[in-house]
Amino acid sequence: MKNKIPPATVKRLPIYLNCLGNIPKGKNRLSSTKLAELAKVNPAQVRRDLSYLGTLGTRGVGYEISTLRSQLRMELGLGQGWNAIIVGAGNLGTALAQYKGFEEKGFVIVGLYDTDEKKVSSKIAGLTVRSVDKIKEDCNNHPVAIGIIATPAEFAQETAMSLVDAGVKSILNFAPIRIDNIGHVQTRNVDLSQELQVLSYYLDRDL
Amino acid sequence: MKNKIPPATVKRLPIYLNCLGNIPKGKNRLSSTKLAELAKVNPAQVRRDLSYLGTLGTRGVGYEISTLRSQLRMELGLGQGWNAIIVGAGNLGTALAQYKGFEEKGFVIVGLYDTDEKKVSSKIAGLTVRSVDKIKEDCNNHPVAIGIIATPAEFAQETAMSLVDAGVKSILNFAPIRIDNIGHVQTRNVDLSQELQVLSYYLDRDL
DNA sequence: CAAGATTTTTAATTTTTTTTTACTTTTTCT
DNA sequence: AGAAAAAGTAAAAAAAAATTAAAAATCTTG
Repeated sequence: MKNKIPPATVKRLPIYLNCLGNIPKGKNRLSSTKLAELAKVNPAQVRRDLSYLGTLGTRGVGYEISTLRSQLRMELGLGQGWNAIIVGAGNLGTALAQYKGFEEKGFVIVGLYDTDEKKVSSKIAGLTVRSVDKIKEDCNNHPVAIGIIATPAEFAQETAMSLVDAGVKSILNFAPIRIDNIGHVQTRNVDLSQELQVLSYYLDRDL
Repeated sequence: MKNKIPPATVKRLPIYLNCLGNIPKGKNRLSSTKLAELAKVNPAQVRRDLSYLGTLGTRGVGYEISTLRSQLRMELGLGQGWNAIIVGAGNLGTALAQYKGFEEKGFVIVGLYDTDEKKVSSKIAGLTVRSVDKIKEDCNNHPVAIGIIATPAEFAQETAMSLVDAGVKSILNFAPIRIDNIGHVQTRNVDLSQELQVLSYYLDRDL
């Protein structure tokens, strides 16, 4: 039953979900046209995209916001509260640990690791920083789905290796170096400068 | 002359560049076949991709590694040098100020601003934090292309306004709230949890 | 209640993008 | 000169994505 959804659609789902968050509480219904407007895409696209998730709308009426939200969350696998650990307790790691967006979307940060002995045992964002040596041990005790890399570039690759070794299911890399999938572990690279590069493209062309 | 390059190709350029880094120093020439092997793609694909950047190879010979490397870097905009300022000197702002990726890609952070009097005048990542009141004045003295918002969500909108007022050409917003284009100022929103959500989709499907 | 308006669903079509194939040109080597 | 190696490129094929349009369901109004 669970058909695969085109990657282009998967990329838009979080956008739709985000748009739903910005709707005033009074409203409880929404048409594809309105959602399209918020998400800045074509209404037909919205309907096509959502129809991949099943029949969630009501013809002649629209989509019920709460249902749509929970369907999107379910489809994105956000219902289950994925565990994540962050490696690197520098500013980026700290910023991520405190980032409200994660918690909101159902990701629970359960650990924060660093190599620096001075940081280990200190408290950041409600978490006690632990030594990176403890990652495997901790993950054995409490399996972790997602490893987030927030280390300097030069340690990213080895961190990825040890995350895989510790048994995480997937990796999100914020370090400015590309990390490819390792075995069966999905890896996604977030390049914070990517959007800047897009801006620069337009700056360069004066658009 | 500057033709647009297909996104699929652009995505492979950093991979090629990366492969070049792994070649022993003795070598100074490389064939598409060899590069294809390293990058794990089809040789014809390599030639097609590289041909978008112009005529960089020599028929019957191959590509000169150093030329290829510098062409790739140029195409990827790694050497352009855009000025940017960051508003918000919290963990995220600090992390961004220190982020090596920006520098590497040719973005120079020239200012860091905050409202907090306790932070103003302190040094972070080699920059002296200044009061947000000074943004306009500073930008008048030294024009700035890009304003980066790293404030809490509730201050993001007003920050955007003052950046526009100060004359920045475009805005990159990291605060977890959507900011639309203001007049002619291009705005781009970065949602740090977006990639995590995509990851979670695939986790859910065990792929 | 019937007619018309609205809105989702879905199949079909069109468009766009990406990849591959096949051919041409250039250079080097024997 | 002839063969081999290699880039460049046009065009075909394939894949992916977006759009259109028609069908079905619901709501509203007279």
